[in-house]
Amino acid sequence: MNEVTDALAPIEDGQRAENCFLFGPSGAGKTTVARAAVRELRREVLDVPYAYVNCWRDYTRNAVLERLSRDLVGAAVPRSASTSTLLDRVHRDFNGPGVVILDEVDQLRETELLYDLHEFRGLSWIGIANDEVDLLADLDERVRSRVSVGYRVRFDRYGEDTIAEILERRAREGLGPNAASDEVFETIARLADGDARMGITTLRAAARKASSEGLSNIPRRLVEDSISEAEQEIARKTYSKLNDHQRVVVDVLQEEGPLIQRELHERYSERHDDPVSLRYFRDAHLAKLEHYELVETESRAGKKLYSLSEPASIGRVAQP
DNA sequence: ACTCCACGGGAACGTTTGGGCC
DNA sequence: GGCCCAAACGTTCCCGTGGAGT
Repeated sequence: MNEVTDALAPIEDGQRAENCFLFGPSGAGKTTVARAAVRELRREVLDVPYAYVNCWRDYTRNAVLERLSRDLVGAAVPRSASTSTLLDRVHRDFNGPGVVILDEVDQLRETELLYDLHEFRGLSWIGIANDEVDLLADLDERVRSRVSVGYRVRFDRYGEDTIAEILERRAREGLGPNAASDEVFETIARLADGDARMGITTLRAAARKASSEGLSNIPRRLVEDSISEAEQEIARKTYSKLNDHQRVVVDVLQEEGPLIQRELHERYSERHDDPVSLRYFRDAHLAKLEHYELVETESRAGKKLYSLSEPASIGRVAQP
């Protein structure tokens, strides 16, 4: 948090901030930190223009620029505005300094965008990704030397004690001072295995159970059940975000177990009334399912087996 | 050597939509 | 209002590479 704040500090003097790059496993709080740092900055310097872009959803240069045009300079633009139009608009109307959060920046297909950002006077960015990727690798040599990443911040999974602390504070604020014992928080933290979201969801499930039993605090014995309920809840939520193609894939894997890519595509094609080609299937659907950690792959003997990840199958079974 | 498979680059096509232009 | 063009985007088709089994 301090490093990101440092990176943004020049904005308080009206200067362009340093670009920075946050990486680490999911559930480690990268997005939360980025947003909090920007929120803090906006408390110091009122109305610093900023934008949040999820590059998984908006992965083209055009889509990102459209978002910037809307959120950075408040100019609503028609959907199919050309890239050059958008570029011109932001150039004309944006008065730096300002900052944009590029979440899941490794999903960006057109990395020239980073150069576009550099060209906007006073604009800097915070990039977020799972792995430490070389964002600038694709850029032209001359361009690369000008676009710099001043800060690289590595995030690790939360430790058990940190999660226990988070849970304790949440419980105190949300449920009251004696909602559960330290032992309960510690147990949940251990079972959540470094994933804060899992821990919090479990706490919520446990509180729900306790309250439906008429209890005013959470007993230790409810924890195990709450973990699996939390897994289901998360898997269900993820499943509901999928489109019909991806749901068919999950259903197929649920019923027919591990399959190689080509077989998986064949089964899917049989069940979906408007299946896409194998080539597109790979990029648009399989990649997404892997990204959401709904499907796992295992390479063995030159083949690659696709199967449902454990929580996903639990959640799927629980589907109405 | 041959075959099967995963992977990904890239050209091309079809549809949609806004922006002129008459 | 009608017509046409350009741009973006989802999608398909084709192809080369490279790993691994037989």
